[in-house]
Amino acid sequence: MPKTPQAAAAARIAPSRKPVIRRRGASPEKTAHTRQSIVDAALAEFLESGFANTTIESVAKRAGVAKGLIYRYFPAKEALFSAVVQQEIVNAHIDVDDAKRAPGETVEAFLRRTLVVSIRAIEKKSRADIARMVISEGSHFPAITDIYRRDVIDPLLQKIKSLAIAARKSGELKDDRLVKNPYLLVAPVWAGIVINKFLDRAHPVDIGELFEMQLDLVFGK
Amino acid sequence: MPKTPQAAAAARIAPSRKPVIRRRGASPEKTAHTRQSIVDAALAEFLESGFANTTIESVAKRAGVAKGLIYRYFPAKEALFSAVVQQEIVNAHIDVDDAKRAPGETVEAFLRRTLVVSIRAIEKKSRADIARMVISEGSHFPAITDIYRRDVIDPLLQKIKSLAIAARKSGELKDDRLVKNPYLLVAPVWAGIVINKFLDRAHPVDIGELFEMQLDLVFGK
Amino acid sequence: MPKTPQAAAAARIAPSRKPVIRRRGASPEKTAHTRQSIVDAALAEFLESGFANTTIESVAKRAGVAKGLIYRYFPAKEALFSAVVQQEIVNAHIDVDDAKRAPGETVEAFLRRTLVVSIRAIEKKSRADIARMVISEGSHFPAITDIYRRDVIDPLLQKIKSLAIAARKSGELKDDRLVKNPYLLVAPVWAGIVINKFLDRAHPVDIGELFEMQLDLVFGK
Amino acid sequence: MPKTPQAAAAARIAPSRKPVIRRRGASPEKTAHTRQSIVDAALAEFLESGFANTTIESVAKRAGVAKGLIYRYFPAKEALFSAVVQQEIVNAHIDVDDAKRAPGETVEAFLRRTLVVSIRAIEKKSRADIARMVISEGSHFPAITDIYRRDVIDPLLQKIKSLAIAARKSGELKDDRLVKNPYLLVAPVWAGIVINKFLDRAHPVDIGELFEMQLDLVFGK
DNA sequence: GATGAATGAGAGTTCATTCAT
DNA sequence: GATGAATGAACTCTCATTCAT
Repeated sequence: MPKTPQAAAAARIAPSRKPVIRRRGASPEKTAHTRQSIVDAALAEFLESGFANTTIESVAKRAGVAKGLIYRYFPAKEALFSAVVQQEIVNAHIDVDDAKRAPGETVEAFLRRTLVVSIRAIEKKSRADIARMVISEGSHFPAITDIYRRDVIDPLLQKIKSLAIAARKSGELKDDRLVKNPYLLVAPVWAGIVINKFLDRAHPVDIGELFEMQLDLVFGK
Repeated sequence: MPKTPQAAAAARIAPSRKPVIRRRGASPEKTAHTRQSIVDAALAEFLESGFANTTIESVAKRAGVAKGLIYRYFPAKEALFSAVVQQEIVNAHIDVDDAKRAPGETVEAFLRRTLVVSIRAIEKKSRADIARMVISEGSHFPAITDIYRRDVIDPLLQKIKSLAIAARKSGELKDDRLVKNPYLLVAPVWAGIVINKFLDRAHPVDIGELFEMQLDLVFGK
Repeated sequence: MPKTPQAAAAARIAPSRKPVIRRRGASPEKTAHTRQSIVDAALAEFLESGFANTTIESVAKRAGVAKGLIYRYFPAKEALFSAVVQQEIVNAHIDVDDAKRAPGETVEAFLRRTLVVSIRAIEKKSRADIARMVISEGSHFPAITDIYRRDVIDPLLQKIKSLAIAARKSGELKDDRLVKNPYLLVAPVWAGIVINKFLDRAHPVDIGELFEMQLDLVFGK
Repeated sequence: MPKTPQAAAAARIAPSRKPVIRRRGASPEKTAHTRQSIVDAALAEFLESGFANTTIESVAKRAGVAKGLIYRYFPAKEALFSAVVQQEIVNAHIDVDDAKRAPGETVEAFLRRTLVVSIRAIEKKSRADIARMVISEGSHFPAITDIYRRDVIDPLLQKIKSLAIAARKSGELKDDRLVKNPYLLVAPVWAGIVINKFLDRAHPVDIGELFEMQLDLVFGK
């Protein structure tokens, strides 16, 4: 059942409309809320301090719950980390669906209309932070790297490739470089994330601008 | 006394030629050798396991010295890490000295002759590994990020800028994009390092090839 | 009101016959049933894992009730354990009532008719398991050891002593050894339990056979 | 290399007579002493409180060392327990070597001269305490039960069997009961340990006396 | 009565750092 | 300088017990 993240989030908040069978004890809503508090707190802590320097105690304190409670929701610190990151990866998905290209719209125009916007938004949301965490901690958590690749990178490259093929057919592109190596288009995005999040927080590059330049180059402008 | 990185590296290897005054205890040569054993072992361990998962004990064992001895050379684990990474950053320096450009040689030809070679060598040596470590651990060690920027990134960008200006003058470049944003040229290198070291070790990209494509793009090929 | 153990056991099973006054909440029958579920589950868990390695949660799960409910019936884990063991001790009672000896029946014949049968049954029922638990955990629960001694050991020794006196009078026994030390007769039983339950589960001794041999020895066969 | 425990203990205390190579750091003697402190403290704590109720901290405090130090000597609490118990099991060995029987000495006389003495000593030393611990904790530590059986029980039964065969040949025994079931002779010892250590510490039985009675019975006295 | 989420004290274990030798 | 035993703070994780529902 492929729920969208939004649907999942909604389900968490809106209770079913069926006659609610009132069970004893804590309500599912409260449970979900507690769980979300923990996840939110954990995400914040992991982003701030990384996996190793985050303590369960600090997560609990931030979430406003007792230490032990976290273990009712996640069996171990690793599991908490993975769950938190995986949940966020879903949101990191970058959308450039070729099907949405308007009839007659050039590939370049389409990319400027969609991808540039997405990429300019990268740093607004926490997407770049998630990327940073996958990069930082991924070597100790192969699972999340795999998921990131599967859910974020591979689909993006695939779509770029499709668009490159289309652009080649229509004559927008003069050669097969991008078809063969779709990384070429998005390389500046990765580079920008690394620069801004790791290497030069004081003088960040403008990732959107960098990406537009690359678009210019690729399309021979 | 502003030593160049190269001088510092040399000092590490070549013992002083002044007449050695024999003191009690170990000779300076032995001391230097011991220190280097520790640094080498620490580098290997940090690369393998990251800062948090490396123990002083494992470094000591690998270096073949006692745990306590490490504290004679480095006051704390953090200091050891910084020292090790800083020392390696020196080797990560990428050389594209404009002064070495042959008379009449185009900027593009010069870059192909020098930078492409350097970049193709990046993954051979441990330069990419160091970059990876700076990226991974840098947020907890601002000092090493600063050094990396100062010794590796900034000089590289500066030289690219100079070369871009020269290329603009000679007409090799048709616009000021690269002058204004030298990152444009090396972005694929960073992207490649991230991809290969963090995200997709199974399907690495060819960083050299990616960089040459970028050179083609930038010079309008 | 000094209930006999049997009466207490009966009370547990047979609900009161008085007209039940219907109150809000669960009926006394259901309450008794719930309590018994808990006790049964607890017994099983304690036997399997010992006191320290049994969790209230596992007992609740096995009993099919919520964790908190157990605390309505027993104020603490220790109390649950004591209650469970004490209830079972009642069943461990070994019956050799001298009054039941048939007229003209020798003591030895009587013992073979009654005690041997009881003892051969020891391992069938959970009596030996209870003995094992009293032995294992008794040092931390003086109360249950006391109860075990009072309800199981002392009555048994007392009856053996009476029978020994009778046998001495009738000339079946040639000396006062058994009168002075009734343990002599049942020692192999304890030894057998220890061997079979603790030390050599792979090669159990036949406790009944061992006891009959001892009977032979004591009566000079 | 079959060292006796005594030899091992001596070696621990007496330094080699060879020219001592003075190494840096702590001396092996001190290390051995520390280790022994830990073992002694652990034994005492385990005997007092059992495995589950003994904390590493209490052992450390009793031994006068820091908590963490225990982990230099034993990798885990379980390992500490096993090591301590196994070391003690060696001392629990009961010696009745048939070869030491004097020429012309009856089996019964030999047993009275050796085994009775050993058994009377059982409660003086900590042998009975070890037996108690093996019994109490054995179900969670199969390894120590195995060792106890292998090092204490099986050899004892084997020797009793040999002696029973000898006694049968010489006519001291009138039947094969003891040959077939050597437990018969030592059952009262196990029973006595259980009684005294678990069930009735207030009114202990005299194990030696009980055993001598059994000897009388077995040899038809 | 019944639930199970929530609490929090405390356990085992690790490891950077110190220090007597 | 060199050793590695010793320290102790801090961490992850468990579980008896409580309490809002």
